[in-house]
Amino acid sequence: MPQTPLRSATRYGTRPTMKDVAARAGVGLKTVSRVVNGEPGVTPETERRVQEAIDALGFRRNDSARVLRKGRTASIGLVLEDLADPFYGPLSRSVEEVARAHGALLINGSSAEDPEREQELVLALCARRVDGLVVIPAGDDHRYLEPELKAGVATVFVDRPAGHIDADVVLSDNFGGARDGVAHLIAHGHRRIGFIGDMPRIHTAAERLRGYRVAMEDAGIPVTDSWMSLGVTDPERVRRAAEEMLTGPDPVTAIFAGNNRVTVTVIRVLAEQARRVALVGFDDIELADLLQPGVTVVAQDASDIGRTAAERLFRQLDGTLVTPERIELPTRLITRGSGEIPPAD
Amino acid sequence: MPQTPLRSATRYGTRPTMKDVAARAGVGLKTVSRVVNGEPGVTPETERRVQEAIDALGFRRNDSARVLRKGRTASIGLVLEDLADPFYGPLSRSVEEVARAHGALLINGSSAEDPEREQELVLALCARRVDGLVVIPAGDDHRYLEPELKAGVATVFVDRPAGHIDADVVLSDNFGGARDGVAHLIAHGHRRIGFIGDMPRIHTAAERLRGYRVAMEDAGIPVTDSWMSLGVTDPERVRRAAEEMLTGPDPVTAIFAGNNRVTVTVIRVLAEQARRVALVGFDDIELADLLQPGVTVVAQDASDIGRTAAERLFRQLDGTLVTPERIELPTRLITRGSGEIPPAD
DNA sequence: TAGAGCCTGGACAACGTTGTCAGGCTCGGG
DNA sequence: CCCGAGCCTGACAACGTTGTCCAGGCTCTA
Repeated sequence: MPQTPLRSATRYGTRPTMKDVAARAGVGLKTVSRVVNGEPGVTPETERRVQEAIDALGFRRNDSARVLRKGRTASIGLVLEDLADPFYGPLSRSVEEVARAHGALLINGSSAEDPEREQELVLALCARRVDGLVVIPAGDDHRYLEPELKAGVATVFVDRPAGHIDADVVLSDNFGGARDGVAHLIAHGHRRIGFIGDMPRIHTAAERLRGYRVAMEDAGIPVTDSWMSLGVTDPERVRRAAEEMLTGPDPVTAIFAGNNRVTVTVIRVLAEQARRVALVGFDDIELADLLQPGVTVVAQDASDIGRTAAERLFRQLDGTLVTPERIELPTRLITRGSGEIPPAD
Repeated sequence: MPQTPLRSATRYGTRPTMKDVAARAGVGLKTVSRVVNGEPGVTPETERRVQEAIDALGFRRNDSARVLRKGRTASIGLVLEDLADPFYGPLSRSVEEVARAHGALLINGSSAEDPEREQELVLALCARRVDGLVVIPAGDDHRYLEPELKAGVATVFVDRPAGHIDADVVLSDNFGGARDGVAHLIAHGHRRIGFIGDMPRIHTAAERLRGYRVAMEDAGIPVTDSWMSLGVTDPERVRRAAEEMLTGPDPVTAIFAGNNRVTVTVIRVLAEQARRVALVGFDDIELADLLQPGVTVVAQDASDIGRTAAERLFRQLDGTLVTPERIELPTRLITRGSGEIPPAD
């Protein structure tokens, strides 16, 4: 039984190749390649014929083959915690903009704060031969990236430093920001200040906690364990933690919230309280100025962080950059009311 | 002059291949392939040797080559308007989750509401041979996708239907939602109701405007041009539009805001007003319940939309789905206070 | 003990593109 | 009239992987 040819430009599910275009235009394969890539050395007449064939067949260059040949994919990977988090949207967008300016596409992945999933994602991106990686680490050991780095995959860590490898990192001054935020509360007369944050194994959480401790220490205020809640992140537990601090034996008059999700929940809790409790949150939140009172926050600029990281990435690819560096971007205290409430003792 | 070999597994900037691994393990190329892909037919002892070589060399399969061979990339593309917009973060995330469940990666791109950029992005994704596309259209003519569809690229449009081609589309009931929202205001006694929305060339904007018109018509209320502001999107112009409606010769007592960005700006304007003006917004906004008054909105579920679209995409790839359909997801009116303010005449 | 059948491993081509190189053509100058 | 230079064009190999197919060695059965 004679087999029908497996490929034919019109068959559903297959695509025309340069060979098909060449056949139709009556030219050689390489000539098509030249036209597609705008290389010089093709007569206008030939070019027209080729272009016609391209349009007629709906040809689209296969970049997989191109990548295989050229070695560069013109794409970079971004691994973050959760794209749905309002902090990462703008960050991702600014990375994308920089990538676009360099003609690269962006592949996104959410690790959901799971180290295993982070590694899985990063390695999948490497298998696709992304030119570079921007990683917001979930895990704290990144030795698995060593072969990739050696192979020349540009890599920038964001928000938290890499574990056990030497790599670029761009982050906010979490320590300084938290310290200043807490100091702000102290300056307004507070001494019993609560801290609600994420697990200290997360670098940002640890740094912010350190900022809290140092600010308290600098003011000569001894800290009680019952003022600190670490590792809670889901709304229910944050709520309970906040309520305990507010009603315990040594109730706080102010709360420092370690990240935007905590802040939102604390706002809800405070709205239900009879007495007025001061609040400063890490990370800005939308509409914070429209709430009553406005929410005082330590803001980090997600777009700026993303842009800085992506630009470093492409400078690594240029060869302009070689030595890994740690870049710390300043935070900004935005006073809107909630942080200026005096203690109600 | 004898040329030094260009490749060698240890040279910086190159990566070991299966050939290198095979050489080191003393086996054939295909055996390495089998081990890497977990195919049967390899003795445990051979497998161990190969695995050892893989680890020693830091080998990582080159998926470009794999794709070239297999035809499927296990990646899908998502083209949206702006990843920084809080509506698209969750949408993107839910698409990613579905993709992950099918072993696929997600490539993201923002069109910035520019049809040309949309096309550019979509074609770049097609050149990379994504298996499928989820597109939130910026333009209104998608005939450029015909060759891709014919070639079997699964495609689902989201939020707005495709132009001039027959394709799946998943969207909210923009018309019904807006109509119900406006009817809600009417039910609370309003007759002079303003509408601020995007350009009507955008499908969602047009549908929401239609909902507004029909609700007014159903209530027998003639609409004045000065109550409608179309095509404004930047905060400055929204602000001016709102102020004009409120202070004009025939001032409105309520405003229907056509999308989340408009809503936010209108909230700011209303906060400055002496008299109380009712507001219903399309799209939910974070912390809407904590504002004074709480913001009544017509909510659409971004995650649900994303999930539905992505699931359809993979069912297209399965072959389970063939006929393009239009899927309209219901919206939900969430009353929180701002929409229940009576008219102040 | 021979033959059939199974299991393991490897040689080879193919995927679609681009870099290299050489051939053919035209044109101008000697 | 011939030759070299310069321009277009196309044949061919290579990128790294996987599918196909076959060889060789083994076990099992008649």
